[in-house]
Amino acid sequence: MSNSLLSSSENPVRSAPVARDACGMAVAANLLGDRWTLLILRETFYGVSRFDDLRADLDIPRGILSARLKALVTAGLLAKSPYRQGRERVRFSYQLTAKGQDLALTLIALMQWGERHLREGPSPVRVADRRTGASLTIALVTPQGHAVAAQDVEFIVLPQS
Amino acid sequence: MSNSLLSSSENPVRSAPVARDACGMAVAANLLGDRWTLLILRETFYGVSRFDDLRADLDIPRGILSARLKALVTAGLLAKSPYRQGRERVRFSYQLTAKGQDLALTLIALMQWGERHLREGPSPVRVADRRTGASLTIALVTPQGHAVAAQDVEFIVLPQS
DNA sequence: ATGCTAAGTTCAAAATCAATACTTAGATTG
DNA sequence: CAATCTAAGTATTGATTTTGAACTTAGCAT
Repeated sequence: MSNSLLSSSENPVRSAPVARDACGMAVAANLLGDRWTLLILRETFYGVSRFDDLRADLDIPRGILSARLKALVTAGLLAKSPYRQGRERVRFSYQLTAKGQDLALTLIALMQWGERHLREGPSPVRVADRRTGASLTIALVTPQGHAVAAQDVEFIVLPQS
Repeated sequence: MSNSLLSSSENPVRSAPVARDACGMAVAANLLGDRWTLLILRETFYGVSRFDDLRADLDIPRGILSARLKALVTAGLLAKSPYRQGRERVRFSYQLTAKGQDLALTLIALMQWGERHLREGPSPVRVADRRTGASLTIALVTPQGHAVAAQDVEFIVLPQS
């Protein structure tokens, strides 16, 4: 994959060709880029949804968790809803919205990168095709669903209007 | 895609089924999860490599940039190397290593999510098949390179040894 | 010799985070 | 009915981190 978008680079790239405000990656990094947010989302992907469960599992200060959950609800990644288990009292759960669930591919990409480069030994999680059991990996695919090899991938920065 | 790994969930999941130390996603989130690191990596993907270019482009305090670059070099995502342009003086550039370049899929996944959910209007970047020009998107694929639909994707948490 | 620039380091002030204690509102117990 | 328990927070205070600005260093140019 041509990683430097600006191609040949006989002389160095002095600035990113896409403004930060105009780049989905930068805007997303802005929203998710802090010490806890990705870890909170990981928990919610695993199905952990209650304030105190998140707090205990992550060992995160209550104030910080409270602030991050508020931000994620405001951003529309999580929805806070009352719920009742059996005849216990009403509690609140933070569930991924469709927008939050759509981050799954990103988190799986991150997970697979982490497994490849940051951890040793076999991964404790397998992502598989439910029908065949085949292991699945993240890739770039055509609209027809065919993976394209890294060296055939090209970035094109469109002229900004 | 079954987002709650622990499936059926008539009663709530109280803790993540994979310890943080044992999860590539959590380890990676630990490394990349702060206000600047993802943005710095974005710049390096675009080919911006010099300290002062990064500083100016990101508007990041020098001390922070220095610390983050050190951490990324230590982690093996960036390599610092002297370089000389023309007969100018020797400078330093921070280039992605193979390990860093391998984060491309993750960053593209993040970018495409950001474009879908955080920005309006057309994306300023297209990811395309060099041979056919077709637009490419992130997906989970079988070892044969065939994309699998979200509802056919299954997470399996292996028993920890 | 003087100045200029890239690539940092240093330091004080401001912002953020962490730890602990406190609050609130239902449900449960005595 | 009063006291207690717990989930889900808020408040407060000290520690840490970040920011902004000035300073440093080394190589090259004038």
